[in-house]
Amino acid sequence: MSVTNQQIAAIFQQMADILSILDGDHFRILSFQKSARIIEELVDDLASIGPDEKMLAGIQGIGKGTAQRIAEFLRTGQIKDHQDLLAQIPPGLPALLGISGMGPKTVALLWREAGVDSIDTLKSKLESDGLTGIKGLGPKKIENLKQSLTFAASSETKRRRLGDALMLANWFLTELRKMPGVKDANYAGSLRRGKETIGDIDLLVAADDKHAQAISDAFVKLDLVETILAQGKTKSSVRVAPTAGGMQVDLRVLEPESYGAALLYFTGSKEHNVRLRELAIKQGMKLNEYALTRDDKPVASKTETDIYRALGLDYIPPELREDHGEIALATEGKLPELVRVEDIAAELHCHTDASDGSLTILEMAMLAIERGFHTIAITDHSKSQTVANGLSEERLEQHILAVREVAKQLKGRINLLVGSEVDILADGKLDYSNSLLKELDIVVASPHHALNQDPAKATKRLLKAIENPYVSIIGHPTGRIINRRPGLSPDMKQLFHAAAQRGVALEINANHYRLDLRDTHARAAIEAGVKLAIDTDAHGVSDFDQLIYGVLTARRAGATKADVVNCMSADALKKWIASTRK
DNA sequence: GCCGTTTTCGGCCCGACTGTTTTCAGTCG
Repeated sequence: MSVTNQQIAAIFQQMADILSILDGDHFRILSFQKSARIIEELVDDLASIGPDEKMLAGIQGIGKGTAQRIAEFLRTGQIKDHQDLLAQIPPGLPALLGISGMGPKTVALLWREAGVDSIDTLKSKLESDGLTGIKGLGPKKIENLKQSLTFAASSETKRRRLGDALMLANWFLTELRKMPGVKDANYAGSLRRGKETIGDIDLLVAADDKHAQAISDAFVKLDLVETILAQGKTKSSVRVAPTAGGMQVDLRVLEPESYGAALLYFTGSKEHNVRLRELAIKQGMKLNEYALTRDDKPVASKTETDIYRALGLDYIPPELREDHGEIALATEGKLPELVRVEDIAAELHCHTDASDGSLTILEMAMLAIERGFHTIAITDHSKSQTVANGLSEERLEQHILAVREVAKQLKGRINLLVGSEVDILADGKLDYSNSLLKELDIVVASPHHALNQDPAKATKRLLKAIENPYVSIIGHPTGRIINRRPGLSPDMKQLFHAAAQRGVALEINANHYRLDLRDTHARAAIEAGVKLAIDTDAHGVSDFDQLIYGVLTARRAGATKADVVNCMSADALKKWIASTRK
């Protein structure tokens, strides 16, 4: 039996859910939730660590109790405390917590007073008016529950991809900035932290108090708004039309004086905020969304930098605010200088109309020149990718000549490399022979099919590709598509070790459907000494704009310029590519 | 349940909005 971290995390989350319905100790519930989060974000496979309680308890945030329970699960396949909790409630009850407006107290109330034990019984009770007359449950609450259920059934509850959320947020910001009295406007939340998926969009506006009501009123009347979920003077919540993605968008209006404190607060993460507030308390201060104060007198509030400084910290970029050790680094002045979009000077993975792209070789090169890049590598698909019009050996030979010809025309305005995104076949062999790969300037090797093979096979497959003497970059190493398919789950530690040894770079594919490597894997890769490549995998004109998503992911991983091969000078890049080909 | 540069015990972040209440609990972020 192979156990995934996700499965174990789900058990701790469920223990937290059941405890909350049973009105258990609040901090114990928080602790289970925290354990679930830590386990889910862990790069190491718990199953491969094994039931070693000392090792497990060494993980930050995992204590003795949780370590014991994980070990118990690894040994026996279940956890007694979990089974005991399950026995105390109907199995369909925890799912009710997923409905907006249903917290643990309401779930417990409906269960005890009306026999609601699942989403289905809740549905039928609502339809037959079986919930009227329950104390604490008025007609408005019942109406809201009906609406929440309709929404939950419409499958619009999934977290949205980063790119979709960013576009929507920018639309709202443009509208808000036009409104009278708006001095500043930003998005906050997980979007500002650059997470790969976004639950809902948090918007902040700086405006004097006298304008707040008018701004909130105008916000809920904007074109894309379909439903108003809440509306106050300084805080409003809406849902946009399904055609615009159906996301929830929250707006907070704040005095300019409090804007930095609010930005800090609403950017989160929650865990980062808790740490900051603890730090404030230790120093005799208090932090909330309005200000950092001492004895109720403001110490700092206008900018985030002011507040961090007053706490004795360097400014922490939003992408690092996940309580992954960034506060300790900021205390010591050791935060990494994160890579920026403007540091990227080369595109090493893109497609032309020779395979499944829409632009010619020349058009692609011109786009890269416009961006100020010194190098672009043309990497069309290999022959197995028949659906993507992958190049046969003969066509690749011609393609090489065609790229060289365009390079001549460009007269050194950019280094135009000819390469291939060669398929890593299911057994780890590449889709072209080594003698053909040798003719290319650069080889990106990527998995495209057999993406649900078992982890051991996937590990072998990718290790074999890394060992190929002509491969410089492993493209989208897992092949996952966000919200659609999980992709391969190889032993990442082994891949990182091999890639670091051989000097091969692993890609962060910047396409917001992929973001592969994901943030946590990229972080572990850097720690293992692996170089990253941030590439857009461009197929058309607008795809270069996806670079930001790849850079955000790299920043979440703590990547600096030195970690990313696309940031090298033209000469250094040339040397690096040569060093990977032996 | 977790944790320790005041602590191995006693803390553990904070506020807005809603709905159902006569002063506050629940939910959410």
